Parts: sequence; structure tokens; C-alpha cells
Amino acid sequence: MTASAQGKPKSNSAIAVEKLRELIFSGELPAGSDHLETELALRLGMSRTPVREAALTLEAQGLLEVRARKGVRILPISARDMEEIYDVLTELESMAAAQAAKQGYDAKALAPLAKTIADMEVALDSEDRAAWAAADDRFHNELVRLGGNSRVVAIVALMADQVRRARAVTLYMRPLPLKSNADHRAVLEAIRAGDAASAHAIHRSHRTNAKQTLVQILQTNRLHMV
Amino acid sequence: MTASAQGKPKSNSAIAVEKLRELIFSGELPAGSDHLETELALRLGMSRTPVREAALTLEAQGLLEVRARKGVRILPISARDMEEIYDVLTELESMAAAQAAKQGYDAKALAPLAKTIADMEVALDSEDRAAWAAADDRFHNELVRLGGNSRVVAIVALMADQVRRARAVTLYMRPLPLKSNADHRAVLEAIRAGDAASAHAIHRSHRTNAKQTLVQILQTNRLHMV
DNA sequence: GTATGCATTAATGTATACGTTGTCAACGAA
DNA sequence: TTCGTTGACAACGTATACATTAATGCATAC
Repeated sequence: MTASAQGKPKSNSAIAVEKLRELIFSGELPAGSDHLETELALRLGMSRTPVREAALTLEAQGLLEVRARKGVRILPISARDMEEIYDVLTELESMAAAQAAKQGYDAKALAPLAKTIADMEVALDSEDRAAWAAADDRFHNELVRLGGNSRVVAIVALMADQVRRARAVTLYMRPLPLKSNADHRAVLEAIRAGDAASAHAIHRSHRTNAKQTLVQILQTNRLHMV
Repeated sequence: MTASAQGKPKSNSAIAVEKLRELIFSGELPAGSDHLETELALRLGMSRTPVREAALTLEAQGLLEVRARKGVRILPISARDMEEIYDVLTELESMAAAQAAKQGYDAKALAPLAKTIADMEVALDSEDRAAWAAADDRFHNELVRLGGNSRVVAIVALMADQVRRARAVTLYMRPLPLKSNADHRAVLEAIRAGDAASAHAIHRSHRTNAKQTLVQILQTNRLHMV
């Protein structure tokens, strides 16, 4: 089927979730800012009801906070928040890597993961940071998918959203992660070889390094409002 | 201030969340059952709006699913689900135990954790399974709190809800966990000694054992609808 | 007897009106 | 001048009416 003939009717509530996410990630709704429900409803061209429902959904996802008579507040992300998030990602992704290694995937099943690594390599060569970030997201998402734990997939997706918000600010403040792809390849190789312990250890150290790099950037730049 | 003079006004939406959680945990809304919004609204003595908002919140928490024109479905829990949940709990709680050990807590700060272990001991002596389960919940909750990662606390709380639902069925089907308190004490001791590696390893093996016990019960009894 | 299509209906999705309540500012008293 | 009080306002929380749409059942044709 082609992507053109989708034809699936989306509810306004679902549309509101998408639009609000876009507005938050694009920075049009900056972290720490307040927005009235009526104002958002007007902006999205619908009534308050679906906007309110979307706000509740996004609140559960940790992107904003609904406060009585003060509108929704887009949650800021502090350096401490990023530490917490990276620690969770480190644990759950490392577990996923280990479990993926135990599944005995063949080369075909691992092809999507290998593709993301190749894409990152191309992006690094052309110094295309945005493309690198997109491929990196796909790598981590695919990794946990291979782990086979649907709850890990869901939690990591939520945390990755927050990382993406922070990265929108930090992406151009740090050196290109030229060496990180060696880690990615090593993880892939460990999974292919069925070496769960190595997959776990390598990914853990990879994530730990990434955490230190990012937290240092956030702290030295006092970017507690991302 | 005394607890009697609380006087905090709760919104109907918040009340609906509480009531629905009670109905789900008590089994009055059995896993797998469907319930119309109108019916629930009538049952809770309020209009559809707050009930609907509560349903969205509980959906985000993984307790139920809202389906168009079919009402909300209380999600069943399969043995596979419990495996996933226990794997997540194992990783995050072990990390929390290790981080708690690094904090250098004194005896006073660890007193609440020690109290839950003492309570479990008393409950085991009197073979009071319900009291043991309640104290065990408090132990795990307090443990992650000491870890200091608020996101881990939140995720573990969500997963613990699911465990509680399953335990309502399995609590009386398994032997009393007479030896588990030795694990709890060992974890506490490792934290007190500041031995992060031991705290991590001990708690991990504790959780792994618990997982195997529970999953085996669920599988042998075909309890895929808990 | 079966299958297809249409009409009915019932439940959600959405809009809107209204009540409730916290906020903010102006005014007055100390 | 400053602090406290009061009042109006405005935004949310809730109820309710309405639109939408999918499921269901019946009738009809093959």
C-alpha cells in the first residue's frame, strides 16, 4: 500500500496530541511557558475539549503540566532531569541489548539496526548533525525493539522524547560524535554473535559516556531551561 | 496540623481516577471486561466528562484501554506481561539500590526501609499474607525512593500497580517467601555499607528469583487473565 | 438458505454553556 | 507608605446537548 492512500480518520483529540508535540519540539511552545486552554484551542482550530484531552495525555507523558487557572506549562528540563533520564535509558537499553543478543537474530533481522549505523556514518561524513540525530534515534529505538520487551520500548520512547527536546538546544554545541559509531558497531556485533554480556557492557559504557558529555554541556552552559 | 483537618478539595476527575483504580484493584471491574462511559459515570455519580478524563489518565498508566464505541476495557495481564514487568523492575530497582548505596545514608535515613523489613518479618511469623504484601510494596517503594531518581520512582510505581493486580490472584497460591527477607536485609546492609556493587547484585538475584516463582505460577495455572 | 445492503440505533467525539474558584488589582485604613 | 480586604474577572472544571459513526439487525434479492 502506498502512503498516499492512508484515509484513516483521526480524531481531533489525536490531532491535538500530534500538533502540540510538534509545537513543543519545534520550540514554538518554549519550555517553562504557560498557555491557556482557550488560546491553544483557538490556535489548533478546535474546541477546548479535545485540546484538554490532549493536554492530559501529554501530561502523563511528562511533556507538560496542567495547572488550574494557569493553563498548561511546558515542562523545563534541568541538567538533573537529563541525568535521571540518561540513567534510565542506560539501564533499560543495556538490558534490551543483552536480551536481543539472546534471541539469536539472523543478519536479516538485524538489517534495520545495521542500516541506522550506516546512516549515521554517512551523516557524520557530511557533517549533517540533524541527519545523524535522526539516525541515532532510530538506532536506539530499533535496539530496544529487538530486545522484545514492549514496556521497555514504551518507556524508552517517552524518555527519548525528552532527550530530543534537550538535543534541539545542545546538538550544535558539542563535537560531532565521531567515535560513537564504533560503539554502535560493537553492540551490533555482540548481538549478532549472541554475546549478551558484551552487548550489555558495551552499550552501558556507550550510554555512560554520552550522559557525561551531555550533562557537562548543560551544566557549563547553565541550560536548565531547555 | 492534624490529618483530620485536611479540607483539600479534590476534583471529580481526581476522584474518578481513585475510584476506578479501587474498582480495578478490587476486581469489581475484572480484567478483560468492557464498561461504557455512561455506565461508569452513573456508577460514580458524576457526568461523563470527568470519567472520560480519568479513563485517559488510567490508559496512560496502562490499566485500561479506551476503544471507540466499545467502552473502556480493563487490560488483562498475561504471564508474558509479568515477565516484561519483572524485567523492568529488576533493572531499575537494582540501579536504585546501587545508587542508594552511593548516597552515604546514615541509619536514620535508612530507618523507614529497615521498618518495612521488620514488618515483613512480623507478617511472616503470623502468616499474614496481606500484611506481608503491603510491607513488601513499601520496601520496594522506599528502596527506589532512596535511589534518588524521580523517574525511576514513577515508573516503578506504575509497574508495581500491575504486580499488585496479579498478586491479588497469586498471593495465596504460592509458599510464603520465608527466605526473601534474608535478601532484603542483605540489600539494606549493602546500602548501609556503601557497597553499590553488592547492593545491585543482591537485589538483582532477589528479583530474578521472584520473577521465576511468579511466572511459573501463572504459567502452570494458565492465569493469563488476571 | 444465504448474502448483501440499508436503516436504525447506540455510544463515542465534540462543542458549548454554566458554575466555581483562584487571582489580581484597586481601595481604604492604619 | 504599606498592608489587608474586598470585589470583579477570568480560567478551569463540569454538565449537557449535539454530531458522527460504526455496529447490528432486518428485509430483500438471488
